[in-house]
Amino acid sequence: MATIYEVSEAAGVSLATVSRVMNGNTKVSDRTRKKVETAMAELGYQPNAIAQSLASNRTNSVGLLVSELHGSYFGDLMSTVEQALKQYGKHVIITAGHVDEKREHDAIEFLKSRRCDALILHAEAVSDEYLTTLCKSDLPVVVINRKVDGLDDHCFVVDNEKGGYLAAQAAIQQGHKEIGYISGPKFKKDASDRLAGHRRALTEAGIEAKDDHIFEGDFHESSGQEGMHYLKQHFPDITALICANDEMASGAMTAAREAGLEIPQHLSIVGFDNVLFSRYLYPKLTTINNPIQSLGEMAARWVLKNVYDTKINHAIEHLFVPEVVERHSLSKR
Amino acid sequence: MATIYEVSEAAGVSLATVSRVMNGNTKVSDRTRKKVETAMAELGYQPNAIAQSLASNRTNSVGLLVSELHGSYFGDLMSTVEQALKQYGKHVIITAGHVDEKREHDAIEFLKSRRCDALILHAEAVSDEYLTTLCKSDLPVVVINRKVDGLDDHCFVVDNEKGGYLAAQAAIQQGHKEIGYISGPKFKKDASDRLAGHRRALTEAGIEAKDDHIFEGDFHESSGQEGMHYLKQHFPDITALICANDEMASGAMTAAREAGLEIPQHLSIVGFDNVLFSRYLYPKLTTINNPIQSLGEMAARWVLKNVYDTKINHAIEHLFVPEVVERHSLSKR
DNA sequence: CTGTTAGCGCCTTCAG
DNA sequence: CTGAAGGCGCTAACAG
Repeated sequence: MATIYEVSEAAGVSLATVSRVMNGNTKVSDRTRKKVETAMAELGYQPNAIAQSLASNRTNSVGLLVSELHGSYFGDLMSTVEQALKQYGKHVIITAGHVDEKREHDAIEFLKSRRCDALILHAEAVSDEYLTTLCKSDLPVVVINRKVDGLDDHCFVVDNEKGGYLAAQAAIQQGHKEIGYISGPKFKKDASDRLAGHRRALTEAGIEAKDDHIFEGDFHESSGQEGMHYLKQHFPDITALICANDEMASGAMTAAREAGLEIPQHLSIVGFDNVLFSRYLYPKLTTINNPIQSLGEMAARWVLKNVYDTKINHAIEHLFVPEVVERHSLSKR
Repeated sequence: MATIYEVSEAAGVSLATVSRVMNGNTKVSDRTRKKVETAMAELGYQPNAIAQSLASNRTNSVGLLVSELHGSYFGDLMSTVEQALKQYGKHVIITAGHVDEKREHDAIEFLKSRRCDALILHAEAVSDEYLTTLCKSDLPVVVINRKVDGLDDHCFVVDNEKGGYLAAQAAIQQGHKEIGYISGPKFKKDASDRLAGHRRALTEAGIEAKDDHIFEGDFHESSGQEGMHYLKQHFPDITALICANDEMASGAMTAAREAGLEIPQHLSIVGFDNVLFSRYLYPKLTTINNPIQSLGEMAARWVLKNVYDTKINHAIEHLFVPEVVERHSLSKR
């Protein structure tokens, strides 16, 4: 690995000059620039990013914390953030927190230790206080899909309550009155918000929101199956089932079919998130669009603008409103 | 951000001693260790990984190149590799090459510039020569899902030819004789290997492998639909359709259903990869397991063993054999 | 426009 | 067991 020093020798200039042609901030005469460039090419020189970072206190990389590295939801998020930043020569360092307080904490500390220029966090397990402290430090931090009081400027969220409302409203508009609901873990903010919206829609429509029509799942496919079994057994009158995410909706569809129910003829199903595979399902899943990509893009823009002083002429929005994606799993009662 | 120097002052010891308690290589008396540790705690000291890397010439991070950051295939790969390495305190730096020669090349250069201790590459677009040169350099490199002549020790591959063979064989065993095939882009090695296996199975079974029963797709869902349309229109006698990956199988299923064909009653379909969503499809997709997770885990182990001298008592395998995953989209003719 | 000179924060011999 | 000192490869004033 050639170093900057060897390049300077080969080019017959000082080490600082080489640095200058690399960074292009300062003016360098064309002749010396040429000399340096050919020297670099001959040696196959490649700057050592580590050393650059140490000296400049700038790593040109932003840390991204997600819950998992797999799954379409996070895949879309990572992909969007990476694309947005790469355009400006910035890189992403991705870590997974696995929705575990310690692991999320460790992951964030790791990103800090790597001296990322900024952090984009999809943190689910870590406390509000921790996030608040973090945001107050010198390190620029933004939070995705979680609203922390007092940190509004750093949070990018979707209106989950509204999403829950829209899903229920869609079912109600199709004439459904007996509506089941499979929620996510209630301690999760997004899960409880979606459920709150669901309840509000029912109430506004004059439908009693029965607690026992609500099954608490865990956002995984299997709990969708469990929820379906439970609800069908106890409340066979249910004509529409709303699931707090697409994975559970998929599980519910499978369970329903196994129980001999046709979708949507016998039972309508609505999901949430609109992940990629929701249109692979049969019938194609009617769901609520969760604009995670927009969140990711916004977060990336925020960083570009506030950390890297990139001129971006898009406004930065913090609240995103979900929409109904009409497909084939919801029909008239 | 406290530095090691401040810690040494607070603890009343030398800077070298602090370094020693951090790394734990050398013996340090219990008393001084305690002093240092409390000093570190009080200052909230966090080592600067960048500086550590520069000084030690070791980053404790391995670079991972994938084609995309989204999609279940790469999600599974990233996830597995990360888990395997994290167990030993190593980190992953992920980059995406987007199946584009320049972008893959840039991504690899980026990983090199970040001074990763090793590289795990799922490189599709870059040339064999480039990979060979890379492997010959000091930087440890392994290649996933691609066999490069002369680099066998660095390659972790699945026997795609065998997989293609198995898929065809499965259909043949169910009595199918008119078999359509939607391949991946033929310039891709894995795609052509799968097709070669397909042909061999047909030949061995005494079935003529008709070229016009083969539609060249691009591994995306939409080309599965196109392929289905094409084959159905020109060869309505086909009773089984084999697709070179699950995405295209999904597209084919949709198209088949829109054309009024029931699966598997009217048409059997077999996929390849066994990605997560293949069991979400309806009917659940019969497919060929592509042990990408095993590849990832093996690659990670190779790195742990050869780069980090971790004692791992599993043998390291380089060739993985796919298997048929029987589900519900293939039935007797 | 270019060279000189301090560091960036840490690891690692080498003495003691 | 501990301290002193040099250096990892590069950037960023400061002179010239």
